[in-house]
Amino acid sequence: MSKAHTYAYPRAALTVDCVVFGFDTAGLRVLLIQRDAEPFAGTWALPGGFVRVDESIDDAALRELEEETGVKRVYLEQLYTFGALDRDPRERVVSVAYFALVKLSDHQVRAATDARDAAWFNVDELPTLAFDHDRIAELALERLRAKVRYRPIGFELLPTKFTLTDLQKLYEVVLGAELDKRNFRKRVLGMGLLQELDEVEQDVAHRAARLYRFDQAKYRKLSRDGFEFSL
Amino acid sequence: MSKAHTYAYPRAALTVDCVVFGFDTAGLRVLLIQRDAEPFAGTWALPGGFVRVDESIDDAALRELEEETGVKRVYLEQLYTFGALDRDPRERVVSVAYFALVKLSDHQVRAATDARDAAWFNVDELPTLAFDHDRIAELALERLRAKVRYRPIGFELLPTKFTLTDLQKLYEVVLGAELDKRNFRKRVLGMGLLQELDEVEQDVAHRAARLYRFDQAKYRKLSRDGFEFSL
DNA sequence: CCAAAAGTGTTCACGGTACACCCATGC
DNA sequence: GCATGGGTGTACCGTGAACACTTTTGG
Repeated sequence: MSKAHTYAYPRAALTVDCVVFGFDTAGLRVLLIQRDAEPFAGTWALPGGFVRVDESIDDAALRELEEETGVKRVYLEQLYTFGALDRDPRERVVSVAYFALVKLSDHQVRAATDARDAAWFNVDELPTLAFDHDRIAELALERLRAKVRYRPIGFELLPTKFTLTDLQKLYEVVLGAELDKRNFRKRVLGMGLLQELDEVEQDVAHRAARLYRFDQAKYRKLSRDGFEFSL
Repeated sequence: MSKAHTYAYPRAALTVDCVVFGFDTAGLRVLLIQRDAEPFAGTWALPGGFVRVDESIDDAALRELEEETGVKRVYLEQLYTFGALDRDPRERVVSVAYFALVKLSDHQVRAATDARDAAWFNVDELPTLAFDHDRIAELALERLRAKVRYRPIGFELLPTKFTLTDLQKLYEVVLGAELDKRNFRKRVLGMGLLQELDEVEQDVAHRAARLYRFDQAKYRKLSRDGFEFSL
């Protein structure tokens, strides 16, 4: 049991909420958990929870993500802070929203430890969410769509080794548009940020595609010299 | 006097801090206030203060801005939330940072009401700031520089009526680069978002330049149809 | 008439886009 | 040998960049 804590003025509670994106053959997906406590018991919601007074907000997001979904090494970025008065019916709660990108194929995302149900939903088939989580998810998607064009964050959604077709599919799904194969490959290889590996994909019933790896070190080097990623 | 408020777990204090930008012949400037209380008494800092439990974060930012600087109708946008453990030496304080753009020429920005000194500083001659406000100001400047290219927010820094040379100067200062006069005018007029007025500037010792106004309504209309501002 | 800034078009290079066929592999 | 996706080059067009002189006005 914790002892009580007293302040001269009332204080808002502080939480984090995470919009976790994954990508596989079914498309772009978001990880949701089903609430078992009121309010909104039984409703789907974003993973998240209270920020402890002795941890940074970023740490809180990472901790909640691991506790509720088991994902550990992910791309994590602060999204926006939601502080409307009535966003939680119980009391004043301010929530710092994050968006996260995980490699579905590498990590096995396990269900929550605390018996709450966790599941992946296709981004354009999301159920109605608890609190203002619909708006949060919408904003995260907007940000992802915008940022994927000018920062190499799409690679965070793919396995370490991927084919150019994988990469193109990812961009097509995220941007919601078909892309020309030849132009896409020209541009993406022209940047010089992909390492061509001496490996090809396995177990396919047709010609196997070459595997590539994103060259993070080279990207950082080029960035310092003013290079701007763009797709 | 306020009565005490008690919670089962310790809670962080919640504040807002505002990076207020202005523009005039001297260049791009930031509004700072001099602290008179500890910690950092005498040091320059961003205007800001505590978020009340019965107001939204946005409202808190607007209120603090008006209380400390007198500015009322401004462009205000949430920037980032800072929540490192040691950012305030007294106790855990989480701060939601905003950036604001004001029309220096229209509004008269008065000094603070509460006897604290307020002053405009050139962006590249900022003093060392209290807390982590240096980083906040730096992030705000980064955001402004990036956003001015793809959203028409530069106009928030100019008087309602301005010349094309004013606009060009603004972009040159914000982007830190010289621009070609003919190309700039071609692009900016080509977007069709400027209303040419039947007025010219007054009291100049040479040929008077034509005045223009940004057509907000037209911009919103075009935006809905997928138009993207770009300069 | 001089100083100061306003205003105005054209040319060129590069990057983005459109577009179709042959190749390798597994079954 | 056939089905499936892998892999490749060129031509055209439009946008962005470079660039200099005449006009207007006030003092």
